[in-house]
Amino acid sequence: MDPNLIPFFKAAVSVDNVVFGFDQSGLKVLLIYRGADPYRNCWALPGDLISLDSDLSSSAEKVLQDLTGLDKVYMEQIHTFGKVDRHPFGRVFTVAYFALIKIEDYNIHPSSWAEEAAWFPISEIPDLPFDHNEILLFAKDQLKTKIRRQPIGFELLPKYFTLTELQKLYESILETEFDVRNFRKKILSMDFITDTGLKQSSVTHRPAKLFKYNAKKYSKLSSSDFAFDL
Amino acid sequence: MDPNLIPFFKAAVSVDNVVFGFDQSGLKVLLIYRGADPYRNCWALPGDLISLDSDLSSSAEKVLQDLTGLDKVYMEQIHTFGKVDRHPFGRVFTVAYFALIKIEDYNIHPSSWAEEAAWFPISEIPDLPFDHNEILLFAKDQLKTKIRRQPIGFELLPKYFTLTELQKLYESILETEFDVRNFRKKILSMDFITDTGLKQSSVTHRPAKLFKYNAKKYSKLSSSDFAFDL
DNA sequence: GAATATATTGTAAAATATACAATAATACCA
DNA sequence: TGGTATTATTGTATATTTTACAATATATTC
Repeated sequence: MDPNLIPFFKAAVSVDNVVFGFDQSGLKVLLIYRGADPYRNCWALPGDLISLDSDLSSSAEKVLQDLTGLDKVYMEQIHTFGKVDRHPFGRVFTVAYFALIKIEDYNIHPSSWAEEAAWFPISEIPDLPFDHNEILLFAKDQLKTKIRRQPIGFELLPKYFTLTELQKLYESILETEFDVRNFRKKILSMDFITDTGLKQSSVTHRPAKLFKYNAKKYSKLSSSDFAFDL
Repeated sequence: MDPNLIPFFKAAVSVDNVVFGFDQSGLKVLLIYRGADPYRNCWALPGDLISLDSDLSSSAEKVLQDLTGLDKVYMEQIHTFGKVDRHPFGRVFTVAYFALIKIEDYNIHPSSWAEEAAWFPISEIPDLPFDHNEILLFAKDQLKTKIRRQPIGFELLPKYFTLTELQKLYESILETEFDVRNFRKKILSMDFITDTGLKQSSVTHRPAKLFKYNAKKYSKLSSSDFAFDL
């Protein structure tokens, strides 16, 4: 099909990914050190212009894969940002995604023009180029809203996890604290997790039971008929 | 700034609006009859390609204004759709918005290449061109999710409304029914609406009290610290 | 085996949600 | 004018959920 059938203004389109990770020290965001203009030598969200031969969602995965080596991660579209002057080189619309990954399961391999990649604690994010700070704020808010309604937090935890880890995860994202007993009662009363019978090892105190997430049951639900409601 | 500094693929970008309205017969969506290719002579969502001289959100307002005459309506971005072949004339990314309007307050004036504009009951939407049916589905789901958490339903009602109207609105959007007494208790226990002291007139039965929405209190809240929770 | 460190568990009270039906206010009509 | 039709308004008892709160258990280390 002749692309010139659209006699109209055209713009570049990019994808920016807000990749969240979690470990004992709390919630983290993955940034890359830019080795390309504009904003060369700055930490920024892993994002790039996209080509026109794949669907938007595939492009998002490809951008993340190219810059960080991350593959097959949980991704969700957040919002599209399109201020006229958000990119110094011209009109670029950017579609923001958030991604949730299990830090332990992946090795980050910065490549393409990403010179480095590093996890930054959510509370220590530097000034970022473009409108990336705004995008990050949006992503945090979205994650906060979403995690209260849908069981997506498990994407941030290892396959087997303790209830304490799960609680800390919710507490860092929601920026609040829960009572240990009430949290456990509530989580267990939903059907989301199962006791594996296994226990933590190599800890210097009473080992905790290991749980896993029951993924299967919760596919195919429309977002509006969910009520995780933590 | 020289736009050629971006040596990259470019695409057209459009906006598609899912405009919701509500009256005694239920929830409705505004469609226009296309007087331009592609899909000339079809009912479709009011959407159009955008130019590069305004911010994305302004473009969304402008598209709606140009096609329907609607101005200053509540709009919110939903999602961006970017399948390779979603537009027969080439690569077009479309950013979908939903809009909520008070049907009575506006006259729709189809213009530009929109030959007609009409309200379609949500349950009687025809087959739409492009990926508009998918967009509409997305919008319905988003509205459903959102209205349970944030007091946006009032954008669909006249300035003064009865509790029965409010209940019908929630029932149509959420596709459920509420007990009259419990619904009223719950709504009134939140601080969202005030009894104006006025009553319905010209009805052939006991006139209902008229309420209005307390808009001011609920600005500036981040979406994550809301709990409307109907 | 004592000290240290974290994991695990139950119960009572308060708040919220649910189920359910009788009475009130207006217009219309005989 | 009184009866009928139609929708609006309101309360209470019960079930469920949420909250507040602390003692005991299980492992390691010294």
